[in-house]
Amino acid sequence: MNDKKRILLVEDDPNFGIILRDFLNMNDYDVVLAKNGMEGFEKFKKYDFHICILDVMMPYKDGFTLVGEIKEINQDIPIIFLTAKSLKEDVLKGYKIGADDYLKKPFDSDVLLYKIKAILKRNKLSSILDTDEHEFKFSSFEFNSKLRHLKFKDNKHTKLSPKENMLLKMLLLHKNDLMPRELALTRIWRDDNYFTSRSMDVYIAKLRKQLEIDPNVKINNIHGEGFRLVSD
Amino acid sequence: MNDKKRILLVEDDPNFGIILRDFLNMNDYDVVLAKNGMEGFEKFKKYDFHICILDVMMPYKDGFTLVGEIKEINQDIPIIFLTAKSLKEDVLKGYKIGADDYLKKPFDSDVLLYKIKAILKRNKLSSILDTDEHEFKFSSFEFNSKLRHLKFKDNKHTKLSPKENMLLKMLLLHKNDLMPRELALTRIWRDDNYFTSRSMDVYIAKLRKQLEIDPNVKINNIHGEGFRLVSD
DNA sequence: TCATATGTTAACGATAGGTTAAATTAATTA
DNA sequence: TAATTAATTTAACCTATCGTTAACATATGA
Repeated sequence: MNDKKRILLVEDDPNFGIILRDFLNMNDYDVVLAKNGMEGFEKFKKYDFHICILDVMMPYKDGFTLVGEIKEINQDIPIIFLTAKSLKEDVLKGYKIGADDYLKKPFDSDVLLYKIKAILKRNKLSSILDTDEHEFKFSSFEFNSKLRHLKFKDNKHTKLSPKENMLLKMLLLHKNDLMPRELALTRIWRDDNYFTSRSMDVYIAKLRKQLEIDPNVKINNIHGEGFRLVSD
Repeated sequence: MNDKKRILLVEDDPNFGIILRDFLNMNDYDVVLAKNGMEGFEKFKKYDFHICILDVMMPYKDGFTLVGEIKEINQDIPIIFLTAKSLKEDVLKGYKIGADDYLKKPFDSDVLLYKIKAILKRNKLSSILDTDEHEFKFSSFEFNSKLRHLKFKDNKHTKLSPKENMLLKMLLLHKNDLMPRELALTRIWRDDNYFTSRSMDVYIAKLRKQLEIDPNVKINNIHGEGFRLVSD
């Protein structure tokens, strides 16, 4: 139930990055470390984080640019900037772009921990109340991913299990398009191995059974790639 | 609806306090200035604020003590500390006690503005729950959460216990929608662990018993997520 | 054709929830 | 202040739900 919180840490100084990652690990966070903005964005798209800690000055893609891209995908994710410079314009730019906090290096690691806690706490309510997209319509189905309800025409709704629910949502987010295996595995199962993969296949079968009332909806396999929900 | 946000500013240095108040006023906030912790607490009880900005070092009652008292009344209100000293222990103490941010004097006023904005943005959603609504009608029930009265049709009303009352209110604020376990636990029980969770289940059972006279009202469980009161 | 990927079902263990009653704590009242 | 009552927590026992895994079947592509 109380999973560890996942942090994306983007820091180009490898020594500092690794030390900080280990420190956060020791304090019960799951940390993914990326060593530049490019890599940071790739990791961000691939996994699902609760908070991002970004260095401002990095080669290829600086922290500000990265935040812009991140916020396009998820505008609610909290951001903490780390920076060596403390120019007023930079600080303001950071806040303007949607940062939640700003730490000047060198900073005290305990302070960082508390800032993380404070921010996650603040964000907890809004994530609990989570107002975004839960309602999907496809063919003759109505699907509410918040209530985990699937309804066909005027039938009574069926209840979906959490995994069924997430998987269906993910398929629908890629409706008529490939939903890569890997994506569902890393997002829903948070691990990509033989067993999670088989587990996912079981859930695909369960979903197919739920959807078979409607001949216009199919979940097709794309061998070695993933699945595709075709509809409408 | 789009009222100005109200700030409680507690600052013992009168010159600085007035300047800061005026600055915030100019930036479209309603500010109440108190010149020490005592007065701050009086003002806090008297009015309703969106955010508190507190000096740490003050005569009579310091910022930490004041926060303790404030959080007893409203644990969700965001707090920003202002301080001249930047001792690590003080900063940590601030966060531990529930501060949302910490500004070291002298600070840049624009930075303060952005911090306020960032924090209010995060807290926006929680205001959904800060309703003073206390009369509810659902199906054949009338419920007054101020009096803790629940009435079915023309029957005499039943009196609910404080916890029953809060839980029912919370369910009704989310009528026909998910009321997350975590939300009730953090807001009513102020803690989220095995025992509070079981305690909540007991209260759900009590409420179900109260509501069972009416076949059109149900409290459904959404496994692992929370409860949903369906009605009307 | 053979290794690998996927389809499907069923069984099992783990955890969440339903409910009642006893035990504990808090609030009232004598 | 002691006695009484109300409110809440904890324990106990039971059921429902969920996810994983094993087992066996079929499909795919080199």
